[in-house]
Amino acid sequence: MGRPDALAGALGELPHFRTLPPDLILAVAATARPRELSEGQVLFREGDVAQAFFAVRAGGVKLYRTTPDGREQVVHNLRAPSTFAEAALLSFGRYPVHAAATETTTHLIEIGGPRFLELFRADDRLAPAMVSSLSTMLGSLVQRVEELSLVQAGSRLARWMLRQPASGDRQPVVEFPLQKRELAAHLAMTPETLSRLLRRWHDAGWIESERARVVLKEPDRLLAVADGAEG
Amino acid sequence: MGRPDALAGALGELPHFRTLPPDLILAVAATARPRELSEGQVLFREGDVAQAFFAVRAGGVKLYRTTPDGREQVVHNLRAPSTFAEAALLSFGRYPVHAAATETTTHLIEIGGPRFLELFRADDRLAPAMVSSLSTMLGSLVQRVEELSLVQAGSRLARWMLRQPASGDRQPVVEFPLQKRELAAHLAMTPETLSRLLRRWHDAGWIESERARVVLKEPDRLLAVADGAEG
DNA sequence: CGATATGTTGAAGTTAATCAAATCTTGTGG
DNA sequence: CCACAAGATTTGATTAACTTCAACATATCG
Repeated sequence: MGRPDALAGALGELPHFRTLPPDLILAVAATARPRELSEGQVLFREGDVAQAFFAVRAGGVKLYRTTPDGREQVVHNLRAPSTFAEAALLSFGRYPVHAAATETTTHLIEIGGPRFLELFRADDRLAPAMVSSLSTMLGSLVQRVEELSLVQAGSRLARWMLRQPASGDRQPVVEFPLQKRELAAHLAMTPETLSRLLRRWHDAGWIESERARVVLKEPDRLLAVADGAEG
Repeated sequence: MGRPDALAGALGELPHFRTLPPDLILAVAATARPRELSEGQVLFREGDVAQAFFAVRAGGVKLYRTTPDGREQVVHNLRAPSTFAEAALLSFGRYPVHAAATETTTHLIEIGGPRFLELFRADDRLAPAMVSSLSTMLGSLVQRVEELSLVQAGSRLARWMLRQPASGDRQPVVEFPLQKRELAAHLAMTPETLSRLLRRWHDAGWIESERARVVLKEPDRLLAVADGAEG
């Protein structure tokens, strides 16, 4: 059976499962199956009974709610390698948010079902991995709360950019993993505001921006803006 | 020994420990000790090595960061019964935020130390309780992100008020568990804006507000505001 | 009862949302 | 490969919301 082995390999790449013994990873893989999503495709909806949690192998996923007037609030954006919806499966019983793919080719692993829950109860070595997964999600939500607590739009954007993985040290290069539309939603601002901020900083010579690629020419300035200086 | 028994009783009142067998609760209690804090007293600081997590028995605790210019960002406010800092102890190793009491008489239980970690490793029945604790914290942070994603200050306040535990059904009565100063910080607005919002809704006859006690006379209006209507 | 901190109110200035339109991209069919 | 349609991004003008600063009122605590 090549399937489970391939899945086991993929699971082994996840930070929280890396440390698990091979036999356990195989056992988990036996409860898993791959899922392929196209951009915008909905994985689950708020209120659905949670029967699995998910790992992101490639692409991206957003977790969001929709307000009565149809606007969507992005709770979290995820990219590989990461997992989500553990708490829904293990504690809540239902998904508290919607989930949808944000990229054309999004590969997930669905882990769950009765067999997983059985395994979780039976094999004690699994719980620490789930604790670790939950902790990671918790940590990123704490950062997200901090981010959103910043009153000024410029501060939120600057902070977000500085936290992105970047190549280059003195002049980090950041690649937007999201459309600007989605990034704006993530940062609780309008696309117009996002555009104007980038323009302003470009004109000031602080960044060099082309498409989804931004060179931070003066990271120190941005740091100051993130900390509340006017930008 | 009355001490551990008293602590065990207190632990048994926590939602996540309620279901644990008595002998395990006693074992956990043996790793715990009570902590009393006065208002404003700091429990731990960001970056401290995490040697314990905590349960709130009475009073209140805020988790927060401080920005370089000295302002504090409240990540979360907690009241009894709840627990916090599990992830710091079990995963991060350090506290990612500051913690301080927000009420004059704040009673906590400190649970941790080498003996707790040993117990956590040795007794498999403990992990599910920790998963459950983490999930709860995660759920409230998701709500917090949603709350903060709302662009309008009025929406944030309305939503917050509607989520508070309230007595009375048609006309819920909400008691502010925080000073207005702290509440404003929690909602990422200035105290002035908070004051003006309450004034406006009072004048419109939607609420009746005296001190820390607010009667929601027209919850439907507030619900509309929370959903983006102008208020 | 006075001192200090907390909450309220007013006026002015700034920021960012909204509305509207132009420009640039991207994907598709011819 | 090009032209076109649909969607995304940018830009401009306007408006509304919120912060800031300052002064005043009210609570709280010794």
